[in-house]
Amino acid sequence: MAQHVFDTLRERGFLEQSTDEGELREALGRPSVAPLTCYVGFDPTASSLHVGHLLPVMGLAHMQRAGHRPIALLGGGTTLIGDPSGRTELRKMLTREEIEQNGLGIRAQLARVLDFETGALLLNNADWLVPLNYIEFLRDIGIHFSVNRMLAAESYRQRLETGLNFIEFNYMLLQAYDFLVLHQTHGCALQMGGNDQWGNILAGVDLIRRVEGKTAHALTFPLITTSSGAKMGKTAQGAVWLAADRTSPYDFYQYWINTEDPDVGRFLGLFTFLPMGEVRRLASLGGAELRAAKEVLAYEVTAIIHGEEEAAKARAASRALFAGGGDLAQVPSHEVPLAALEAGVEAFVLFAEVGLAKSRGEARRLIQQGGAYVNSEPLTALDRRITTADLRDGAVLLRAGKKKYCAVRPV
RNA sequence: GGUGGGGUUCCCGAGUGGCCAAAGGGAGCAGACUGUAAAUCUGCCGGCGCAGCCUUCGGAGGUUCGAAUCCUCCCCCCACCA
Repeated sequence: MAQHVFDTLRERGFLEQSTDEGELREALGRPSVAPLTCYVGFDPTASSLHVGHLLPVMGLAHMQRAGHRPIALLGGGTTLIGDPSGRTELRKMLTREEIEQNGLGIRAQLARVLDFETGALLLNNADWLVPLNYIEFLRDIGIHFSVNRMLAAESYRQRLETGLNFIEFNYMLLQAYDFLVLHQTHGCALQMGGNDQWGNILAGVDLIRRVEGKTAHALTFPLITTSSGAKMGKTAQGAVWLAADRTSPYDFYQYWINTEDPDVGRFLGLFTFLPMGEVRRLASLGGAELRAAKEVLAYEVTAIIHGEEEAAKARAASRALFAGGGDLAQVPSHEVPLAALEAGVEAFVLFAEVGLAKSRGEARRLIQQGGAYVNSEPLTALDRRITTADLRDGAVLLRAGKKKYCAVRPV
């Protein structure tokens, strides 16, 4: 007898809050006879999802694996308005074309985890939000919302301190309306999302009860931060993308292998499909042993997103650079004209050129502080010329600091 | 529409005529210590073939030997009032 998906989610760490557990369990209890349709919303603001989106994607995947029907809803309509939350900058307004373009990219990524052939759906709320008539919307939907109650919501209470504009205030209605539409057209009875969405999701549950007299459910995931408090999927270089042309499989792999110790077990549960027995075994490894668990984590997540082959390549490169042995051919590389190398290129120029330093000035500093290496030898002189004499197996291996490598290959 | 307060280097935030490439904090980078982890300590942290030069303080002009700092106009944000 398969485990109840609710227990799976709880055991793996997906559960933050949900509406009545008994009712929700029952609704999810008979997937073979009565599969439940559930949805998660994604904003198509870029043509790729990033690591921060991974948790809800995995949540949908577990639902599908348990026999339910997941819907990924692109917030194309809401993106069309632009969202002023975050107050530092208006979310960029996108055109329909851009949004459609982004949707294609996102669909391809979701397809690695969700099976669109066997029931998963990708929808776009622009399809029903754009044709909306304001008067009708107010009459049919707006009437069900109490401003008093909305203002009581935690999310708005905070925003009232700093300022809340009308568009933002309306997101709750639009999101509730999405849920209602999905309920009516696809029988969707569960919305999931990050815990910051709790209020908006409940508004939808409420609306469905008022309009349809039916019970719908809400389930939220924890908002993940690393144990030192950093947002998941954010690095100084920006987001860690799922698209290979934005974040290479190697960098993606490295992101995961650099997971902080206390996060390894949690992340294995959330971001891989490994059985929990195995997850617990890996997480219990102590001290330096834990690196083996991090390698498994990095490999598994990379394999889910980029496929086994790319994951194996990334692992080979990573081992070659950090553990010795392994396959140097997979190391990130940069091509340089053979003629330049024959003439010799000053080290600080080369480091800047291949991207190991943002500017020549930064490359200078790097070298002066003793953080630059050529073929694992520390560089001592700024203007040391890198030439064909430095080639080893057809490449010069540059390193900045402890972790950033680049193989320079002449062409 | 009115009144008041603001826009400073990646972020927060000092700076009201020369001592300002601009305090302090955060983030980031490097070194030491390590385990491709965390914590800690030290250094760095606009650009440039860098003891010098160049470009920054919302935008455009102006005053001055000299402006992030003063004046004019414009753009944007916030608060209160309407």
